[in-house]
Amino acid sequence: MLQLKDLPDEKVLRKFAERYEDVDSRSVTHFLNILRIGTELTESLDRFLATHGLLQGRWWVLILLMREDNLTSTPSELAEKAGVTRATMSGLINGLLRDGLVARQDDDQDRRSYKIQLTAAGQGKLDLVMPDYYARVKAMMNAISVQQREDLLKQLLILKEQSKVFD
Amino acid sequence: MLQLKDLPDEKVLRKFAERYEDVDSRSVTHFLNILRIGTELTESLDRFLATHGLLQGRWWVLILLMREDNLTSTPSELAEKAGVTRATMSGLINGLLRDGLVARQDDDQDRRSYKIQLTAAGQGKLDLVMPDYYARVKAMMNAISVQQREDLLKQLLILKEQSKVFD
DNA sequence: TGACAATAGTTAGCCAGCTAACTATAATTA
DNA sequence: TAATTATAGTTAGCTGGCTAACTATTGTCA
Repeated sequence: MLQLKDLPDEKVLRKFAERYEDVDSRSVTHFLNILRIGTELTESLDRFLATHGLLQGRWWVLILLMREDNLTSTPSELAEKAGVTRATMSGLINGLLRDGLVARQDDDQDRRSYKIQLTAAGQGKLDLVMPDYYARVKAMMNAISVQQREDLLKQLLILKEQSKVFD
Repeated sequence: MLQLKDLPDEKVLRKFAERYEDVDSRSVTHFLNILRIGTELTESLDRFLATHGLLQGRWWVLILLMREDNLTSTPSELAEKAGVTRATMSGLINGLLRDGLVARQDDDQDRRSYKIQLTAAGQGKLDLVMPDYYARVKAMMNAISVQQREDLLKQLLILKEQSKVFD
């Protein structure tokens, strides 16, 4: 992602403002900083998950499976719930199968399809990761009050709504 | 990224809370929502750039080149300023070379290295994209006041600082 | 000077996203 | 029932991140 370490200096700002007249450099700076911090928060989570040998995509699949009563779902359902394409889910499932965190069971009702089930190893991985994850999220979010968090989210939601100006 | 369309229902929350005792579900929800909105804002920008045949990585390289007095830099410098590895910059540069947006000039002082220069086509692409980009960012950010934006950034920065709890 | 260390860039292979094209199977409908 | 359409999953090839290992060249210093 964009590296805001390298903020434009005066000379650069003038150069861009000359060429592109209507630059509101304050709004651009705000926008880029918001994007950057969002990315950094995601990267923090990724680094944490990596210490447990997981990455966001696979971790989320395990969580989706744990939500199910029988710890079981299908690739299509998982793709839909994770918000990725079926092609991407194919790759995620393959990785998890290789690591033994999920198992595959053929569906004898529908031979196009199959079921994916969280294995004991997969559940064990979550049992290691999740308490740690919850504790850290709690510690992090407690840095600001609940009221402040809700204000923060409110403003972010407004921006998200407005982001349709990019369409 | 995580799909918060699929927020856990009551039953699921109870299941997770039973297994993992110390869950502060409010802070988790807040955290995930912040991550999600950050991702969505980035995706908005990506979709906008895509309409101009660009993606974030390549667009940023063009901007970095335009910042330079002679519109010229080296792969290493660009990698450093863009905050990616030299390997990644190799790929970005190859794409831009293929599209004719940058050109390559051998360095006769140092035969390991070469210079990358923004071409007229590259500058032309920026001249199309940037005014549009600036106008949209301005429209978007004007949805909330400058004061609110600065409060927002302040809170986000606190969270970013705190995100070291994940290390 | 000659060996070693540092630097510039590339390549291979991994992750994870995408689209488009494909196979196999199921479901619908003429 | 037979043909068509829809669905489930995979594959290939693109983007753009990464690390690790590699080549080529330059710089240093014994």
